[in-house]
Amino acid sequence: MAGSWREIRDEIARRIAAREWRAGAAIPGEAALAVEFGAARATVNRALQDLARAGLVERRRRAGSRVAAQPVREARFVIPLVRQEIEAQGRSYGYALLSREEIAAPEAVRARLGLQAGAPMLFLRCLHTADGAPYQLERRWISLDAVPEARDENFAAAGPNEWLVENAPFSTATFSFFAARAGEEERELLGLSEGEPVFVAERLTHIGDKAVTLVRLAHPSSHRMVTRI
Amino acid sequence: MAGSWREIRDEIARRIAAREWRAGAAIPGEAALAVEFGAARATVNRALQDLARAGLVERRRRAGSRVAAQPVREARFVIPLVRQEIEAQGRSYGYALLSREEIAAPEAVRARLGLQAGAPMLFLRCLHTADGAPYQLERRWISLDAVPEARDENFAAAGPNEWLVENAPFSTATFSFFAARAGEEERELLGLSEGEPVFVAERLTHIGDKAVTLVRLAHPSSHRMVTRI
DNA sequence: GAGTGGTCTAGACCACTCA
DNA sequence: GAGTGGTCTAGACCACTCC
Repeated sequence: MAGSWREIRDEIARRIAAREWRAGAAIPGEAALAVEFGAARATVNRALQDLARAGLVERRRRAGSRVAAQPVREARFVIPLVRQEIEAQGRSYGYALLSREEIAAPEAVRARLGLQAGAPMLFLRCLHTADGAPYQLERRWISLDAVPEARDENFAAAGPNEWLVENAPFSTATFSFFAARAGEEERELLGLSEGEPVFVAERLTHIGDKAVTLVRLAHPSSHRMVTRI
Repeated sequence: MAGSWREIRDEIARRIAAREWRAGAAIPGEAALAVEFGAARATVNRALQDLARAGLVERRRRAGSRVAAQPVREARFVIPLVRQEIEAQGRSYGYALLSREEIAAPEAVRARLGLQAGAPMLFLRCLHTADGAPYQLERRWISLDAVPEARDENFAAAGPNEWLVENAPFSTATFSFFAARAGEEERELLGLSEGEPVFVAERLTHIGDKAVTLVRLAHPSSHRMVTRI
């Protein structure tokens, strides 16, 4: 009889886990569940929407809800600022700007950002450290068409990411994670030996349909990206 | 006055992006927004909850809602079955079981699953291919205490993951992604040359507080894990 | 104590999709 | 056409937190 949507959600999840409701099978309609749980339909609706978001059930108008045949579970990663990521581990964060240049972007970068040839860009190289040890090497391109104010920033004291989140909120971002051989620069700056890989996170950010920034974040192979669902 | 919660959400997101409402600043209360948008408070509530989930606003009772000072954006990754992942790319999926053994787990594995010494486990090695090319090497440990039915499965025709999602629904999973040097077995089976890294996804799965399975999925370094937010 | 968000209800209408 | 989920409303009460 408990009428909280979380309790209803958990009870339905329990029935699915206990296989009282089999994979692919239909679930009673919202109206029927509302009667069973002694709740309003809107409450049952909320519970089911949450389960659908989690991938446990599939819902279609007219067809009703079913237990997902092959639950597409999804993992959620929080994308914190490096500073927060490091300080959350109780380590001390350090930042160094290695270089700052205003130059025409290489063709590959220009194309990925969808910019005209010769579009003005800012190129930054930064090193982020944890307890003094190299943690992340950042190579960043910023479109000065999209964020002209970046021209007046020297980024000496704080990383471009912290400045960007406050000064150029983005609407969409594309993340890409992969493993790569460490390049010479990465070996040197991250203190890696020959043949060691790096874990790379790339992020391409847009505001509306205007590209703002492309960044490549390289970590030593001891880095772990972890999440729980 | 458009009364859809998505429209209200998008309008609020626009004001934040346009910096009409500054980072850290307070947002009008739900009641006020409901009047402004000509909607019910529940509708505004839904819009704001969605923005809070996305990390754009922070909400606290009594204190009200504010624009997040440092938006903690989160990325969501869908964790599909390998088969679906490959077929979604329009490529043809192939599977081969390389080995299947029922043995005592090595200490490192046993400890991570929190099992007693000598607990019975199943160890599988599988290769997943896309258009005939090696795509993923799977090394999997299954706790036979948690899933005794796995003893009767030979896993010759389909991978253990497909069998497990249908036969051992899990409650929680911990994912871990990192880059590693390819081991000899990985080089050979994934067709890599000396010094090439692999992209590794590890997953540890529990049902309740009982460990079910630990799996290490290694991809060639050409693999990209991509997501959009 | 008081103000804000969190949630529930009952009812209604709509949108989509299947037969 | 009809049945199901999607959403909105108006009103209410509760829970939490700040003063």
